[in-house]
Amino acid sequence: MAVLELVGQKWMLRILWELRDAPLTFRALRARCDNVSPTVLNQRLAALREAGLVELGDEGYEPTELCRGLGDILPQLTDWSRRWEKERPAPADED
Amino acid sequence: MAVLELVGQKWMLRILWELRDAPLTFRALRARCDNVSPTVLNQRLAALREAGLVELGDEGYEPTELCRGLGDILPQLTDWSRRWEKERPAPADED
DNA sequence: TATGAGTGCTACATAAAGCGTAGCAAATGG
DNA sequence: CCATTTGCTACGCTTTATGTAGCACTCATA
Repeated sequence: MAVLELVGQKWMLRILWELRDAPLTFRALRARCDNVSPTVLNQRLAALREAGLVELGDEGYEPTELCRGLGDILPQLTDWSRRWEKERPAPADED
Repeated sequence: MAVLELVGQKWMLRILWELRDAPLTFRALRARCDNVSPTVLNQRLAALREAGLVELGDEGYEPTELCRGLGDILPQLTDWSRRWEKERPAPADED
C-alpha cells in the first residue's frame, strides 16, 4: 500500500481533487489549495509527476491516464464526506 | 470537502487502513504504523474520535459505524494502488 | 527593441509539525 | 508487593511547511 504514503502526504489528496475536472496552472492550482506555499506545491507536483500521476500539459497540470482510476474513487470520498458531515456527532468549531 | 483536510493529514489514511479489520490497541496500532511517534498517533486518534470516526472499545481502537463507509472505498484505493505499482513509469529508487 | 503580463519555480527566514526516547498513572494478574 | 500491559505525555531535536519576494522564461503588443 505504498500509495498511502504518497497520497497520504499533506495537500496530496487536495491537489488531486482540484485537478479532477480541468487542467490548472501552477498558480491557479496554488490558489485553489488555499494558497499553499509554492515550495510545497512544487515538491508535491514533482512527486506526482515522478509517480506518473500528473503531467504538465499545455493548459496546465492534469492527471494522467494512470491517475484516472482515482477519478472513480474520489467522488465516493466526496459522497462519504457529505454523509459524514451530516451524521457526525459534534461539528464543534473547525474552520 | 472538509474530510480531505482530515484524512489528508499524515498517517490518517494509514491509521484508518490499519483499523480496517480488527480493533487495535494504541500500542499495536502504533507498531503497525511503522512505530509512529505516540505524540502524533494520539493527536490523530483524538481528531478521529472527535470526528466520530473512531472509538476506543474494550479491545482497542476501532472504526465507528459512521466510518464504515470508508471500508468500501479504501479497498478500491488498494486496487488502484496495485494497478499503479504495475503500470507506473519508473519505479526509480524511493525508500 | 521594449515593456508588460503571464508562466513555472526557487530562496530565504520563520513557524509549525513530526520524531525518538523515556516515563507516568491506571488497570490487571500473580 | 511486584511485574506487565494499557493509554498517553514530556522532552529535546530534526524535519517539514509557511509566507513573502523575486528570478528566468515566454508571449503579446507596441
